[in-house]
Amino acid sequence: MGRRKIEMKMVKDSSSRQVTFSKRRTGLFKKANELATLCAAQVVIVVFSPGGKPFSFGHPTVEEVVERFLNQGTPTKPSIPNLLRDTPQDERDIKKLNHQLSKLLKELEAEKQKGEMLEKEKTKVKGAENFQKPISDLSLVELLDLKKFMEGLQAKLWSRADEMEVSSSLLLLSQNPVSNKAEN
Amino acid sequence: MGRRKIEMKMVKDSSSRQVTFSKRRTGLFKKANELATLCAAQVVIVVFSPGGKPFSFGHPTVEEVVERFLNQGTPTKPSIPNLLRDTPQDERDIKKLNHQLSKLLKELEAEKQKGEMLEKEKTKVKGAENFQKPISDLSLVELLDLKKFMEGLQAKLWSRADEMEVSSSLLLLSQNPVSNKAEN
DNA sequence: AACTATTTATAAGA
DNA sequence: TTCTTATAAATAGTT
Repeated sequence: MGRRKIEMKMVKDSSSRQVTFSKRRTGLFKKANELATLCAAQVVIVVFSPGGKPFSFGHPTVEEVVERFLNQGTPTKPSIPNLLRDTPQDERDIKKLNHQLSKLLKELEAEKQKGEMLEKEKTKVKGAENFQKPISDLSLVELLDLKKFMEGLQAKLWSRADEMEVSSSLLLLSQNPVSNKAEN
Repeated sequence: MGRRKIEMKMVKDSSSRQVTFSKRRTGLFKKANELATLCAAQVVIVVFSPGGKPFSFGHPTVEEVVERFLNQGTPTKPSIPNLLRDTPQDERDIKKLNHQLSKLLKELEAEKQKGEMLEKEKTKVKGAENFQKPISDLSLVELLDLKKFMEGLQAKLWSRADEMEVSSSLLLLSQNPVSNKAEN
């Protein structure tokens, strides 16, 4: 949209690409702001620059729109993989996790009251006995079995969680500090 | 950008506002796609229409960009899937693995559609016992116990892995290759 | 949905 | 990076 029409392919020159990114990111956020203003809509944008830096835009705020998204989408359920992954290293993380857990508890409670049905797991679990003895006693073969078992378990955990996939991710997102608040 | 310049205030007429929203949302997503394509950037947008309907855009996918954003500030401790496959040291490996898991999940989802439905039970068991029954039956409390248990197990596996012969590690690795694609 | 008259965004260049 | 400007693109009002 300038002196010339350009091909819609990745800009090869790294320097030009960075310039293009800056200009277009500005334009994108401006458009987002206009959309929000004109239409009384809520908008969230997260962008990673080619250099890996994160930028975000939110109207009214990133957090608020994310919250709405969480409460609206498909009835949310606890996300186990997130709990497993989000291992707290310090106080801040622990607070984060606690906050997360109380929310999940509420959701679970609401769910139980409805008597909602859950999908029944078909596959049987094998190799649980290996968990009973010290890991150091296991042979390599046993470890491989254990590995397989845990992969199955992982799949189960994820399958239970994926019903809220995006929502749970965004819950975490909302609790993470936003590094670059855009305003236009 | 049309016949006339308009004020940057909320469009009063509800009908016109809906039209404007549709047009501009399309434009915004197009711009986002161009930004992603031209600059090899990752982008996520979530928008709520004035009517309250959610719309989203993601490149490459909503999930992937959100994952990356999540992993930003949290030095990730080895997760279970990572532990069982190899020992990724940086975020890119972790993201890659998560992506792979997501794909596997979808395959599982398809197969499980034949699964029966059952009522969620209120049970209270701890530790390894929980591995014997379907994950779907576990309460949040149980899942948290399970989480704790698995974290302990993870630590065990981790320390054990350090002692393993190189050949053993490579065996595990060879069975679950992790592609390490360059990224920006 | 389509159609344009205009406004806006932006690719190059400085 | 910021500004300038020629041009491509988006879109407000209309059909």
